[in-house]
Formats: sequence, C-alpha cells, structure tokens
Amino acid sequence: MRREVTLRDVAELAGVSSRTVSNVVNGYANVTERTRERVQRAVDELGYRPNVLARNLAQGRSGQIAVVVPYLDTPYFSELLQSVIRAARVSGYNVLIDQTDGDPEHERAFIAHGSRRLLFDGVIFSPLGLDQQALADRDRTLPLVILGERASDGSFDHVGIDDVAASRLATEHLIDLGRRRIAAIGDQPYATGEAAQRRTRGFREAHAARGLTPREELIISTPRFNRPDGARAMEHLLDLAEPPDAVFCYSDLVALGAIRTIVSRGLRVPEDIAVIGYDDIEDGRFSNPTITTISPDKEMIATTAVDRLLLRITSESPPPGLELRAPFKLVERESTTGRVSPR
Amino acid sequence: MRREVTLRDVAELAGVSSRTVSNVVNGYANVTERTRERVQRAVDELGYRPNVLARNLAQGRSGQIAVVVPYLDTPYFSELLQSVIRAARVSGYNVLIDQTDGDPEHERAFIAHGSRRLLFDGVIFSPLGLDQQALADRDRTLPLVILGERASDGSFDHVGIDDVAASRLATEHLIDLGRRRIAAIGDQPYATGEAAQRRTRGFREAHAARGLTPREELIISTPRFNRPDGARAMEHLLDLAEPPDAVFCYSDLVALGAIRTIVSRGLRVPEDIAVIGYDDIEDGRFSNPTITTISPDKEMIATTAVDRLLLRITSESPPPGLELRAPFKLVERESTTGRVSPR
DNA sequence: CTACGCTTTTGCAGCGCTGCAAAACACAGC
DNA sequence: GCTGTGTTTTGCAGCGCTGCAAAAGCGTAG
Repeated sequence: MRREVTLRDVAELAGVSSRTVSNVVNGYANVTERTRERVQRAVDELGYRPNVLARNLAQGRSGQIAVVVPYLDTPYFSELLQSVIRAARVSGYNVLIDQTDGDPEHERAFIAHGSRRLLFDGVIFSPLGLDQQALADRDRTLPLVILGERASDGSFDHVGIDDVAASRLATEHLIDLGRRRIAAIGDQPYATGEAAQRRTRGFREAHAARGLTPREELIISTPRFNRPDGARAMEHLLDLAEPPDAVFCYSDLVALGAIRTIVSRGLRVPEDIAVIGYDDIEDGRFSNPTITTISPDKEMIATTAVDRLLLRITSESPPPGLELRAPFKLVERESTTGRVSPR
Repeated sequence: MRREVTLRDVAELAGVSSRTVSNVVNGYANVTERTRERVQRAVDELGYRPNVLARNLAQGRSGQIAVVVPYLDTPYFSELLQSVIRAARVSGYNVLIDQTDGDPEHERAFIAHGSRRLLFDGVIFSPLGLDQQALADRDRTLPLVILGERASDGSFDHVGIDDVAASRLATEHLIDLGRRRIAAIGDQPYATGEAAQRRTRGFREAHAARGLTPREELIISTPRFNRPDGARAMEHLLDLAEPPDAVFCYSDLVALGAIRTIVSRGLRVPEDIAVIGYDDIEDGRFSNPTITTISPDKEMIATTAVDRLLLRITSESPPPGLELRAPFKLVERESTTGRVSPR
C-alpha cells in the first residue's frame, strides 16, 4: 500500500509552504485567489485528503460527539438517535453510540474521567440510573447534555418535555372519557432516575384536579418500560378483584404489552379498558388498536440537544446549564376513543 | 484548565524513560516486575490516562469501526446494532454509526475514498441501493463486511441468511396450511439490491415445489419494507376482485402494516387472511395477532460480521472474501396458525 | 526614498504517542 | 575476567497536522 498523500506533498507540487496548503484546505480568509487556485489544482491532482487523526491530535479535539442511551433497540431512542445523527452531521460532527443496558456502573464510567476522553468532544446522555453522586463526580471538563431523567444542576443542560404536565394531560384524558378506575403502569418509586416519579406525580395531580383520589393498588411499578413489563403488569391488574377500566402506561411499549395481555384475555380495548401510552413511537400508529399517546417533539429535542452541546463545546467559558422544555401534545387514537383516526 | 498528564510526566516521576511507561501501560511482555510496579504507582499517583488521539496518530489506526445502515429506527437494524456494539466493545473497538436513508449517493460516498477515511478502521455496511459500480470504485484498502443485500465478489465478506431458502420455507408454511391465493409484499424488481429478488425467488420456488403457480397480480412491489408500505400494499390487495387468503411479507414491519389494514377493514387474521413476516423483531411477539415469521440469528450475524471485520483489519494480507451464512428458523405464531403461542 | 500599516506567506515547534534499532544490563560458560 | 546470548530499557524520529509568531510582500503616505 503506497503512502498517503500529505500536506507536504501538495505544498511541494504547488510551490508553497505546507501551512499555506493547510490554509487553503481549511478555507481560511487571507489567501489570494491566485494562491488558492494553484494549491487547489495540486490538491486535486494528487487526490489529497486530510488525515483526520493528525488534525485531531493537533487541534486536541475529535470532531465526534457520543450519544449514550440505555437501550438502542427501544424505538423511542432509535427514533431520537436518527434525528441526533442528522443534526450532528449538519455541523460536521460524527456520532459515536454507546448503550449502557441501564447499568449504573457503565453510566457512571461514561461521564467519569476516563481513558476514552478525547475520543469525543461532548456527550448527549440519556441515563436511567445515574445518581447525584455520579453526576457530582463526573469529569466537569466534558461538555454534557442530559435527556429525560435528571434535572440540571446548572453545570449541564437538560432537554425534555414537562413530564408532570404531560402525564396530567394523559390522565385527564382518561378521566374525561368517564373512566374512574384508572391504573398507572411504570412507576419506579425507588429509582434514582426521576422520569417515572414525575409521571406518577402528573397522574396524581390529574386526579386531584378532578376531585378524585387514585387507587394505590392500581399504581404498578415495573423495572423497565418495555413490552414484557407492560404485559406482566397488566396480567397482575386483570387478576385483581376489581380490575381497572383504563390504564396510563409510561411508554408506548408498556402500552403495547398491556394491550397484548388485555386482548389475549378476550377483553376489548377501549370498550373494556382504555389504554394511553407515552412517546408516540411508530408502532403505536399501526398497532391494533392504534395507541392514544403523549407525543413529544423528538425532532426538537434532538436538535436542541445537539445545538446546546456544540455551543458548550465551542464556547470559551461554559454557558449556564439550562432546563430546556420541548413541546408535546396528546394524540388521540383508537385505544381510548375507539374511533379510527388518521395516522 | 490545567494540562493533561502525559507519558513524559509519568516517566519523570517513576525515573524511567517514557517508552518504558508506554510499555507498561500497554502491557508489553519484557518489563521486570520491579519496573512495572514503580511505573504503575506513578501512573496511579498522577491519574494518567493515555491520549487516544495521539495513540491513533502514531499507530495510524483509530480503534473505531463504522456501521452504516439505511434507517436506524428500523427495529431489525437497531436490534442488530445492539449486538454489533457489544461485540465490538469486547475487542476494544468503538462503533461509529451512520444512516444513509437508503440514498445510493450517500452509500457510495461512504465506501469511496473519502476524507473520513482513518476515522474508522473498517466498515460494516448494510446497503440498500449500492450497485456493482459503486462496489468496484470503492476504496479497496478499507476493510469491508456487507450485511444482507449484496453477494461477495471476493474482496469483502458477506454475512446473511439464505434468503431464498428462508422465503421458500415461509411460503411453504402458508401452502401447507391450505392457502392457495398467496400474495407477496415487498418485491423490488428494479432495485440494485438483491434481497427482495431473492425473497421473490424463494416464493416462486415454494409454489413450484408444491406444483402450484403463483398469481403474478398478487406479487406487490413496495419502495421500502416499512409499515406504511405494508398497509398501502394490503389495501391494494383487498381491493382486488379476488383478494388473497394469505400474505408473505418481506419484513415484519410490512406484516404489521398489512395486518393493520386487514383488521381495520373488519377482516380477521389468520381466519380470513394468514400473514407471515420476516426478521422476527420484538414488535411481532406482542402485536395482535402475534406474527409468524422467519427468525434470523441476529446475534450470530452481528458477531460474525464483527469478527470477520476485525480479522480483515488486523491481518497482513487481506483474507479471501467469504459468503457467510447465519442460521434461521420459522417461528409459528398467531398470524398464521391462530394458536396463541409462547413468546 | 523611507516609513508604516495591513495582508499574505512561511518556519518551526509540538500535539502525545509508538516503531525501530541501538544501548545497557544480566547472567552463564569458559 | 571476558565473551556471548538473551532480556530489559532507552533515545530518537516521526505520525500529519495546526498554533503561533515572525517574515515577507504590498500599497500608501509623508
């Protein structure tokens, strides 16, 4: 394999210094048109391509951002990632992906001072079990944007929707349909993450706002927000003496699992039990029945996260850590209204 | 921000040369226990972390592999990616992800000689529209493993299941259930990729093997293998004078879309129309009904792809390009048998 | 003609590590 | 004590680029 073409080779051919070639390649301002043309010709003739590794070392940055999610195969995350990758590419950044399987140790390692530092210039992080201690111990020189779980302590940005308000909206929707025995699937009272608790709070607030009291035995905890957990929780609910007539699921996957259980027991959604989900993943638009859900603006979450992270990376003094709220809306589909709805 | 600790700093403290520190850090053999200990102590005391960028430049490799998929939010790919990331991490490689949106130009750019070369040491590529020309023009110094579409020309490895045999098995399953008007959704007769054609071939072979002739008007082409395409194709089929009594869908997503259409027209699956899918994604294990499907061994596909790629990266002379076949099996669920089946 | 300020180009050091080959050391045998 | 062999350590160059500061060029004013 013959040696790669370097800046020096181009410089020699063009009869200028290698620094000038660098200036041309990087589009710096102060280069005369004549020089630029001459260099460009040499670049083209030799087929020169900058060596990214060398540039990285010289600049002390990698041009990469890492995105860390618990599970890559969760549709919510893969849909989000898709937008993150697009947004990053627009700014010339590559995206390195890692999944933690929700393992707190792994999560902690990722933002601690680590050997992988410098491999990425910043991190967009969607933690599950990250506790305050891990956040406090983290590498503070590493630009960080957190999605979902943790409120900002001022040293990083947090992007997400207002979970309490969204959950309240979802629950009120069920109440307003006339349902009175409403279950909630997905609480995690002992988790270090906060998203589940915020949803439960919204669930309670909705009841309070309508002068109702939620039944505690209908609030079901699950380890994760996936289909099997939703299916299991629903089985438990159906085995109660007085099963619910509606369920607020903390993710669409949970809703899909719950619906599966309901249907396989010969009950109907929404006639017997209305179900509402959270996330608005594509599955819910094609399932039987289609799922009413809270739809966060994922595109905005992704672009906001990337923009803030790049700002953090490029700015001299670290900008203040912000709480950034993306909009969300309630999308009514068959699983609560029974009406066939447009996708 | 204070300067990072370098090899030289450690060397100074330990009273050895920086090269020796490097040897210790990298676990080379010929270092006496005494020296190793002394150096290790210095490393710990200073909290030294190797600078990945510098190492990359010196070694001329990045320790990263790129995985290129058409759509990240397609469950088949995200499930596969999950396994690829795990397998790569075991060998100390990071995974850079890119999605092409199926754009042939983007796909071509990725394997052509490019400025991003050196950012990754090899590529695992799942192309959609890559043609022979693009493959021929590619950067041949870039280790490459292709998933799915393209058979190997000997200069790269190809990992996948036997699509013809799998499709034949799927179709025979429908025939053996007594169905005679069997449709196929997902053909792409003019695509540059080969997967769709191979599935259609298996579909035809199954008919031939049973002494039947497939009805051409029941073989439906779709631009992609997703839910909306499946739903649309099914609408077309139901509008025919003689609709099918079974459908072989070229992906589970297509099957989900098709089932959605069937159910929303008031028909039943499988009583009126049996549906079989392809890929065995989690959605199909929780949908209503659950989906009978061809289940490729994704874990094996992922680990095989990573192993072969790393072999290609590390070996002196390029190994021969192989055709590697992963096993698959037929998983019977409700959408064809009507029986409630274990997950 | 010289001085001055501005634009363009250059030279060099150095980012922090590893490859290579030579040097130093250790030990055994004569 | 000296030689030879094998092990351990070292020094240096260099990966290919960019930051920095100095040098060169260039035009205008005095």
